[in-house]
Amino acid sequence: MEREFEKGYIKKGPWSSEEDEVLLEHVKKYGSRDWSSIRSKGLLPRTGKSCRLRWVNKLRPNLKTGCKFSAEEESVVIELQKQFGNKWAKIAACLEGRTDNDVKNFWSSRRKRLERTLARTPSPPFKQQKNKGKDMLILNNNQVKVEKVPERGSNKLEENLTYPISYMGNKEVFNMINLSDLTKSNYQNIENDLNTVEVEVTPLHTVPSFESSSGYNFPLLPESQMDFSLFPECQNLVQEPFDSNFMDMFEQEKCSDCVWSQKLETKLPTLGLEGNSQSTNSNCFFKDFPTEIFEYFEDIST
DNA sequence: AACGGAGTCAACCGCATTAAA
DNA sequence: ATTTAATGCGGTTGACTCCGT
Repeated sequence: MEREFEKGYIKKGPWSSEEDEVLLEHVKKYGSRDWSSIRSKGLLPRTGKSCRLRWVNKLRPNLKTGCKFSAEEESVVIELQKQFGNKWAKIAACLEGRTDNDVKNFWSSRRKRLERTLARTPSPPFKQQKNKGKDMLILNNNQVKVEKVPERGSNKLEENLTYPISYMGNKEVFNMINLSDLTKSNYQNIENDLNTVEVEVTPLHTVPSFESSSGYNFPLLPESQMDFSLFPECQNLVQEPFDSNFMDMFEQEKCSDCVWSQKLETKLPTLGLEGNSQSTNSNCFFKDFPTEIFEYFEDIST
């Protein structure tokens, strides 16, 4: 206890009610600022950062402490996360009585649940419907070949040209795009520089995926195996039946459940290409696939 | 009753940004 | 204009509780 009054001592860990009182008193007198002065005045052996955090997350008035996120709050978080990414403070600002920490905790436990759901039922991803995507081929050099793209307005991609892929999909829900949904409006600067063009797709037909902690977007289970009560926002997006034999396209033994689980453990599914352990992130799904994988897609669309 | 897995929550850390000197 | 301190934010961790076996 005497330690608390030693010079240079900084207390960490849980806050006592006495400390809370001191902090509240300070805020009452001086407002929610000058956090560092709490320590320099010898009021508490806590850093300014620690004091601010305690205030923001626990002592601030009108906080909804101890009550779970309502269904409405959940859908707001899901929607805003899709929109802004992991900008928890920004998202929390739209929810009365919730802190960025609350939102962050909500999201990460939701994500953990999602990852566990997948890990519990090892299952391969699924291939695109064979009758889909005939308008484009994904080539084995990270390029797409546009054979026919539906017209929307005056924008129409030239047919029988190849375009490089640098980015496809979006962060939250993504995969196995129905390529006929592409329009020129999704291509930016396509006339300018074919080497740097960004391909951005808003797929109408999607398969839910999750982003592992490594940032890798990974397809989820066929809907028959998914518990959509946990991920309601995914349910609407699944419009097509899945082909659960997708993995047959890859070498069976390397993609066994066992290996699949290992991939999850290592956070980096290599899809049977063990030597290739490049890192990847959610913004470059196809780009960071080993190029060999694209050979399989050629078959599908022909 | 003991144990382990899952879920929740509070608080820390490092880095980025902003404000003050 | 530069440096330093304070603040803000996102990622992570560990303690705790709950629940099923």
